[in-house]
Amino acid sequence: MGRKQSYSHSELLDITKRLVLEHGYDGFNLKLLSQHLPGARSTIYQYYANKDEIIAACMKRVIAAVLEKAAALDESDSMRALQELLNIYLEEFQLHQLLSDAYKIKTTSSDAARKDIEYVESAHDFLKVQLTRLFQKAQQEKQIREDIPLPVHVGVFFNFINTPNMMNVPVPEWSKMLFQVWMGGAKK
Amino acid sequence: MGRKQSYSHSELLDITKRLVLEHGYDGFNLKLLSQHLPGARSTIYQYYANKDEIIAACMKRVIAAVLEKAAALDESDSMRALQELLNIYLEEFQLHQLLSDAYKIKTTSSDAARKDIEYVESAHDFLKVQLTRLFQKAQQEKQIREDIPLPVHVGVFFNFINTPNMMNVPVPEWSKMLFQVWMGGAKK
Amino acid sequence: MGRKQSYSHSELLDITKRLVLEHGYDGFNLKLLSQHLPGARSTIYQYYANKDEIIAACMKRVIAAVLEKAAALDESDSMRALQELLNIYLEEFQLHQLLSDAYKIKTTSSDAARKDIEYVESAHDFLKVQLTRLFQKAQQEKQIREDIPLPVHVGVFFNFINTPNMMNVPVPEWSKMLFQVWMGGAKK
Amino acid sequence: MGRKQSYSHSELLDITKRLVLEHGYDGFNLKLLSQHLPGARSTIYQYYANKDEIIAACMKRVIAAVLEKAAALDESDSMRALQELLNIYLEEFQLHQLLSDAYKIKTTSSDAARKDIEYVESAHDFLKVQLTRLFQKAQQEKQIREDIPLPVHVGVFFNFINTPNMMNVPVPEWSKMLFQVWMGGAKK
DNA sequence: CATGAATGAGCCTTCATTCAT
DNA sequence: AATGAATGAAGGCTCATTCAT
Repeated sequence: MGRKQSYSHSELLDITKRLVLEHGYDGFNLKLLSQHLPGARSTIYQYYANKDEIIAACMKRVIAAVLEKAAALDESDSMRALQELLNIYLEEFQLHQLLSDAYKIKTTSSDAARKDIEYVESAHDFLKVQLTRLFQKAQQEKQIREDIPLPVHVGVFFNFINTPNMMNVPVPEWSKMLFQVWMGGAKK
Repeated sequence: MGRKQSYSHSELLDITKRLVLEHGYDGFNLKLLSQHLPGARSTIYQYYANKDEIIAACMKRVIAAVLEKAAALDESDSMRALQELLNIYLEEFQLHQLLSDAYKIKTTSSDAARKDIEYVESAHDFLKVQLTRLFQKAQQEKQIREDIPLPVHVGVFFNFINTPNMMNVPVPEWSKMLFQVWMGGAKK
Repeated sequence: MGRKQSYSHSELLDITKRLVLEHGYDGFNLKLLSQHLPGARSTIYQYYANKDEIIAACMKRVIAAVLEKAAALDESDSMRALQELLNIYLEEFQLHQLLSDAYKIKTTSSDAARKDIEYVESAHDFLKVQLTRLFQKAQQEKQIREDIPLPVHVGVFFNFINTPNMMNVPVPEWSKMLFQVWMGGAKK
Repeated sequence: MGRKQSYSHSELLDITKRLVLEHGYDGFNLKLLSQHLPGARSTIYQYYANKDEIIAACMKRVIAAVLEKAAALDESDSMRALQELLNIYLEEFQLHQLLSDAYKIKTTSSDAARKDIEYVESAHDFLKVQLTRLFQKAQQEKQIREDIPLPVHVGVFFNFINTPNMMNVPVPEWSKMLFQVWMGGAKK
């Protein structure tokens, strides 16, 4: 008795992502989540053991999607690869914001959360390493300035993702536009 | 008359700023704050009527400092002014992050908070208008690319502030470096 | 489904009534209430959203019971009706005292409380109007003194309810006794 | 240094009386009181050791004034004396309401409060005894009905004080009117 | 398994009272 | 004395989590 309405893990994480982005880690709570899902609040515990596991799973899923695409990248042409990477990142442009609270997740007492966060961190590392590798290659090929230290190149590029798309340009064009600005600078 | 205060408003706001940046609006709480100040939690209510007033006052103070410097700027040479503006912003590089939760502040029932937030908003507006003005001028003087829409120029510039200074370059040099990258781009 | 409730809304309101009468609006608090109920203080919030809603619901329930009886009254014989009305009031003799704090209830931010208090007020009005109607009729039928203004008649009658029943006479007899004194006066 | 503004005990008790009547024992607090007095909240402790002592002193003063007048009464003509007594009570018609919270006063830990409340109780007793004496005399002189038990006579009379003076008749007339109703009843 | 109820820990805020100037 | 600051003990309310049906 009792099986009435249900939803998939994926749906749960979709809502979670939206709500965490809207309210932040501390502002997100299970009452809020349950209001955006069918069924009772306590039912959520059938899916995840606690709040931290939900958020950890959410973070993992988001970065895993990015990672998958990034890992499949053809890196032979470094500049082209960077362009495509920017595109990949922009499709998940809230990545940074979402993951910025990863450190708040209480991983003691929850194995699942701990594993997910470890995955997030290693994925993060992978992305940084990949980016550094591409930049190094590009610098060796004299494609990008050498008077700028590599970490600065990486930081600037990574940060470009967050540029507010105030005119709501569609992602592919937005990606191209940002890449151009990033490459060519603002100067005439 | 009366006892002398254990700490100043300014000290309280300093700690608040640090903690709000660390924990966000929802993660910040008065127990936490009191743990970073001498004395009891309830003492804080001698300084501010409630949590929202504290955070509002904190936000106001931070943006007021930026506004003061920005308003004193000599705008005759637009590119030089932009360079200096970047410098001003970088000195308070967490500005964006700090103010991003301003909308969460409950201004009903707290006049002081409402006024502070109104100030924050008007200061924000001033900065946006100033930046737009400088970019417009620079574009008219053919100093910056015209194939990039003005709002994108503004957004990119504003976003540069958040570039992580991973090598901990001192602010003046960091400012110059970013300005160069912003102007000249990454390309060789 | 779910656990069964430890106590009913009705039980909660019974206790509330007693405690509000004993301690008044300000003296009544949820810790006190929970001490007279099984379970934890926070459980009460499963039943009502806040203190004001509890007291408002309590007031409503009490006056609703009085109103129901009063509305069912046969008013054709005005003096008889008044006698019965006194009886009805005496069965809920603490009505006045209980409702005297209605104005303290914070109705902003609590819709349920607002509605309940509105009901209480309209019920109050009904009772006043009914009483005035009966007195007017009685005066026209020359049953009661005309040298006394109507509002004074009403006030005196209404106030009779509060006469302390120090000898603990059972309500029906007490009601008759008071009615006689009210009608005939103290004089021999 | 420091002596700036002051006020008399009497002024303090005047305000206290008004505020206790307005807000009740639990709703009355020292912040409220200090807002209606010159000077700081803590200054009040120069006058009274704690909240309970203030309210106790207030209650004592009010009933003492009534007691003084009542004790000076010429009781030779019982009916006339009762008329005058009603007048005395009506001049302090909130007496009941004010004293109804006397039991809430925490007399442990405050000798002054304990003594004041003891005085209040003995004054209360004196008034009841006096009233009973007058009624007994009146009954013996066949001035008032003998079919009504003495305590009921007393209770009804005492309760007449609370009749709401909705038309704001001046006290002397109001007193006469009530006395008439009390004596003659409502009946034509 | 789904659910509504129960719960304790935690945060916000108020207030009587004390302290130090 | 008078005062402003400090404080701990409530009391209001929320929320993650557990329990019993």
